[in-house]
Order: sequence, then structure tokens, then C-alpha cells
Amino acid sequence: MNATNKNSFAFVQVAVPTPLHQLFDYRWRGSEAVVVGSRVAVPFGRRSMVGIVVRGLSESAYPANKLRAVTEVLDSEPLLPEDVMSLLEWASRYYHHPIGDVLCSALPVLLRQGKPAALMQREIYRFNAQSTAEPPSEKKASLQFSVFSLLREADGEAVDASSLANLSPRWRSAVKPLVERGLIEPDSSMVLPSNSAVDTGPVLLPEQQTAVTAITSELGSFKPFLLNGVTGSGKTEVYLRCIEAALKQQQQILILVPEIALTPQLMRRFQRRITGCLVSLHSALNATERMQNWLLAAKGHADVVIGTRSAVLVPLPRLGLIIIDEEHDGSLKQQDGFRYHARDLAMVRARNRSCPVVLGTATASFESLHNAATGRYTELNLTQRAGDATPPNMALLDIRRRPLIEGMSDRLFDAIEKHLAAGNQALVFINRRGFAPTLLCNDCGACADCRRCDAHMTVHAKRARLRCHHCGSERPVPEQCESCGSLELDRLGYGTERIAAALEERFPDVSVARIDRDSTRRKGALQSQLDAATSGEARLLVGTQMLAKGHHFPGVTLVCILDADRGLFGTDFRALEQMGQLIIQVAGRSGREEKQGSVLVQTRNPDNPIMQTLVTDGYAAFAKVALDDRRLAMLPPYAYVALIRAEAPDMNSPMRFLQGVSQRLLNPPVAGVSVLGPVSAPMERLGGKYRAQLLLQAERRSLLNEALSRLTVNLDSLPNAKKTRWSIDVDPVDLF
DNA sequence: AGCACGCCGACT
DNA sequence: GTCGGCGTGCTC
Repeated sequence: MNATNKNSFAFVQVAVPTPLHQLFDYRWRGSEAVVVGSRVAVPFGRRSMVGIVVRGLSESAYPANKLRAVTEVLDSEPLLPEDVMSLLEWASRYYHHPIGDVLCSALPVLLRQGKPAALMQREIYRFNAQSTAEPPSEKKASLQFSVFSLLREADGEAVDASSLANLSPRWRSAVKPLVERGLIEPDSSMVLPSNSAVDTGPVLLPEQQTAVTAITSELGSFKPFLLNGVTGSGKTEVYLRCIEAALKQQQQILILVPEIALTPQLMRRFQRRITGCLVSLHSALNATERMQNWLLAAKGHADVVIGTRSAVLVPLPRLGLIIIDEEHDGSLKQQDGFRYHARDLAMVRARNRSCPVVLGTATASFESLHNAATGRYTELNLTQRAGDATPPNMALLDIRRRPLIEGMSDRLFDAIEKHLAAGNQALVFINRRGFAPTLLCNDCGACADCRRCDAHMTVHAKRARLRCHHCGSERPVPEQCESCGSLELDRLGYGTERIAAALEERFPDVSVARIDRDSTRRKGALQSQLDAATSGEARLLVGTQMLAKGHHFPGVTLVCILDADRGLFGTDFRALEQMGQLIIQVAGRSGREEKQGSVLVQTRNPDNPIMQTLVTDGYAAFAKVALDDRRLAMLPPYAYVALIRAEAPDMNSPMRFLQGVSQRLLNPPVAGVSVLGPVSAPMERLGGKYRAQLLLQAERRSLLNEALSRLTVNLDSLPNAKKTRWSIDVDPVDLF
């Protein structure tokens, strides 16, 4: 039912970008073929919108006199092919998000706005050797002469318009007469970022070879793999071999990566190894580049697409393999609007497409571990590190009743000193930005609080500002207590800024690099900090989880983790899982070369069994224990949950609205679905809005889906619905 | 979500 | 007298 469809229809159903859970019928010029997945311009209320044709209709249930006609057909071929359309329609039903919004958010912005779906053409010029016209004179027409000479020296090869623009900003005025006289010829060609491999890979370790063989032998059929590879075990090399195999079969490969500055790094590595057209899709691209790369993928020109979350929705006519790197990473889940999980959509897509999916990670998500344990995923393990690297040696550092200087124990300082003396680098990890998370008055006990959130302001000492890390609001650090005027203000707790300052004071001869969102905001700052860390110029590294993600510091032999205990008492059901992942990821930064690394985890809970398991027996053992708790609490992956969130400027509306929602879910009840709440959110006020939530819990996914389906019908008619912004989050990653 | 219509307070 | 506040209703 696509472009080749000869049936003529009187009506079409169109997905329009609105928050309404429905499609809209329009009259269609019967003679023309209906192209499912193409864009149309339609009148909608008082304005015109770009929508996507979902199907043709012989008759419409909507009153004939109210039907309006499609104003313009924008594509003659489907922009979204059948497989992507059905993926998105499925996602709309699964995540209970409006179909129009889902379909339209799969398009790059420019296409959503109705721009032609045309690949950018490169404007080029060639020297015409056949021309008998008089060449321009160097004296009379110097610019014409320079243009002409440049093209003549190119010897018939195409010269890009951009190189001509380098000659003079007025280059077009020189090109025009040359073209008119036939001395040069204009042309255009497709911009294809094709690439030739310059490196060949290393010899694979036996485990890598096993993984590659397992994956490549499944090309052409649906098969999910969980590639469990410790840091440094060469997961990327496995990806590359699988990509090469898929390329040989003329297939397109989709690689999803976390939303971090790592994409260019991975891109460069792939460019050295892969021959073909490589294209990236991430947030750093501008609208034009994004559309261009999207179209290269969608039209089948791109062979390999490396992208963040939303790339899972890009059309790929020859798709043959999906790889998800760092499968546990939270950025794969969209946190607003259409709240999809790219890993889960990739799984559905691969099933429909009959292609393998590789989920690569050193710290698998509990969902994926559970899927592997129940046989839904095939587990592949990479336990050996490349080269002679040995795994780091992890230990808990009991800081109870120990003297602490700026939150660090004497034994920690000793260890750092020892590693520095041996000529190595040390990394100190604290997952908190700023100087101190709290500013407390010693006289009245008041904290400097955010005016828009239920949160303390964080002290940023160098800039002398208080900042709220939840809503971004800022004010100067006060001299006096804001409630009683006292001058006795205490900066409580530690952040990266404070730790870096303390280390600088303790090790005055050593250069300290701080890597967090504040110190790397400036363009290029991250790269220069990372360079300083990699080259060894900075011998001490202090940072947040930014440090934990994929960067390799060959000289680091000691990793110190300062605030691990926070994960043990997190309010969220995923706090422990994330703590385990973070500790192992940070630990992986050390000892990747021939030197063995040490990891010290400062804790006030050295007897905590789960912490001990993580440190002595590793992530897999830790996950096993933590998963047991999930089972007992009836939480994912042993149950299915959805969270209905509501927020409003006044305190009562969200709660009242959710009470209405709860009523509807309970009368009549859906068997097997528990409704918990409504309760106010763990941080009730955020960004000046009051928030509440309702949790649905079910043993079976289909029951949860059924309950939610019943809900979305006319949810807007509930009391307070107009005053409230609400959303449904299926499989939430956190409960905030 | 937009964008209109609609019915009550302070302004030239 | 109207300019404009945001309640509420609709979008094929």
C-alpha cells in the first residue's frame, strides 16, 4: 500500500502534529494515487499544517459537510516507508502518545515544516577545453582571470563553489560571464560523504571472534544479542567486524550511541576503518545538515548511520544490523513529549525487519540482564582486556571515624600521593557539580533555597553565584543569611569545584583538571581538558559522570569514588542500579594499559552487602542481588509500570486531576493492574510548578496497556485537565 | 498545543 | 465607551 498503489480513494486519513489522540479525515482528489507516508498540507482549524498521510479511505465516518480538502501534496514518494510507519503507529499505541506528534517528530525539523525532501546538491564548475572563446585578460578582468585559471589548472576536474568563494566574495559576478561565453560549465553533484578505510583491525581475541561469528551468522534474521564486554575488552572492534560483514551484504547499519560528545570520536574511528558512506545524526548538527544526513539515510545512500536516540526512527531501506552502544545509558530514553526508549524501539524495528540487534555494554541494564536470563537475548561475553591489561583492583575505604579533609580521608590522600610519586595519574570522581551543595546559616539554621523548586541552591565559589541544578535559576552568593542577616554562613558538602581546590592545595606542584558541565561549557573546553588529561599534563583529574563515559586515560592508575553512598539511599527504584553502573564505568577508566589500576570507594557503609558484592564480585553478581530486590518489590523488570505525571502552577490542580484519573481507572477496575497514588512528586515544586504523579503497576504488559488505553479517551474532559499539564510515561526510567 | 470566541475590570 | 484579562471549546 505505498507509492505503487493504484487504488483511488475519495478520502485520506492524515496525522497532524497536535496533542490529540486521533487522525483526521480529508477529501482527496480521487484520481491521484494515495501515497501512504507522504506529506500533505492541510487546513486545520484556522491555519495550515503539514501532516502525514496514514491511509486512503473509500468513505469517511465524519460528516461530509465538515470535511475539508487536502490543499497540497508535498511528496510523490513516501517520506516514511512502510516499516517506519508501522513502527511509529505501534509506538504511538505502546507509549500512548498522540499519533500525529509521534509521526511528525520522526522527521527532521525542515521536513516537518514542509521543505522539499531534496538532497543538497553541490554546486561545481568545470573548465571547458572545447571552448574557442577568448580567455579573460589578467589586466582587464582580474577576478574572471583568477576563476578561469583555477578551473583550467584543475584540468577538467570539478571545482567546488566553495573554493571559488575563497577567491573573492564577489566570485559569482566573475563566474557568470565565463559561463555565458562557454569558457566554463556549471554542474551539480550529490554530496556523498564517502570514505575509504585506511586501517585494518587487529587480530581478534578468541572471545571477540566468537561474538563476531555469532552475530554475523544471524544477518538476515531477527536475533537480539547482549554483548557484555568489560571496559577495554574491544567491543568497538566487534562492532566494526559485524559492520564489515553487513556491508558486504549491501546492508545499512544503524549505530545508536549515548547523547554525549563522544559521537565525533567514534565517527573518526569508524572513518579510519570503514569503506562506504558514513553519516552521523546528533544534536550538534544544524537543521540543514540534519535533513541532509537524514535524507542520505532514508534514500539508501548512507551505508552506516551513527546517531543518538532519535536516529532509531530514521528510514533505512537496506537496514541489516542495529548496534546499540552503552545500552544501559539513560539518554536512550526520551524524557519529555514522546517518551520512547530507543533500545526498545530498536528491538521492535529489528523484529519487523528480521535483522540482528547488538546491545553492547560493560554494565547491562537490569532489563537486558533479565531478558538474557530468560533466554530472549543471547549473551556474548568479553572478559579479557585487550593487550596485557589486568582488571582494576577495587576496594572499599571505610571513612567512619577517620579524619577527613574536605571530604577525603587521610588514606585516600596517601594513595593519591603514592600513585603520583610513581609517575602516574589519579582520577577523583564525585557526581556533583559546583563548590558545595548547601549554604547553611549557623545562627538560624536556614539554607539558601531555590525560589522555584523544593531544592537547596548549590554554591559556585569562583563565580560567586548560587545556582539551582534543577531549574537553572541563579543569584549572587549572599554575604549574610537571607532570613536572619547573620554573617555566619557555612558551605556544607562537596562538589567538583571544592574537591579540585582541595587537591590543588594538597598537591601544589601538580596540575589538576576539572571535567564537569561547568568547566566544559565553553566550546572546545572539553577537548582541551581531555587533551590535558590524556597527555598526562594534568596529573589529577576531578569530575562528574562526564568522566565516566567512554574516555580513555592511559596514565590513570588510581580512581577514587567519593560519594558512592548516595546511591544506596536513593529514593528512586533505579538509584542502586545506576550507582553500580557508574562505579564500574568510572573504575573502567583506570589501568587500561599495562599498568594495573586501583579503585578506592569511600564509604560510611563498608558492611553493606550489596556494596561489598559490587566491589569484590563485580557487576554481574551485584546485579543478581539487586534484581532479587526488584522481584520482591514487584518492580521492573519483574512488573510493568507506567507513571502519569501532572504539573500546574497551583498546588491543588495536579492532585485533583490525578484523583479523577485514578477514579476512572478504578471504576471499573482493570484486573491485574494496581493504581498507586496519586502522591506529590519527590520534589513537589520544580521550576515554579507543583507536580504530582500516579503509578500503575501490572504483572502483564497487555493489562497495563489496556488500562492506559481506556484512560486516553477524553482525558482532557476531566476536571482540572485544562489547568494541568499531564503526560503518560510508559516504562519510566525514573520516578521524579 | 494554538487560536478563536466570550464575558467582566481599569483606562484614554 | 473600549482594550484586554484568561476560561472554554474546537480542530477532519
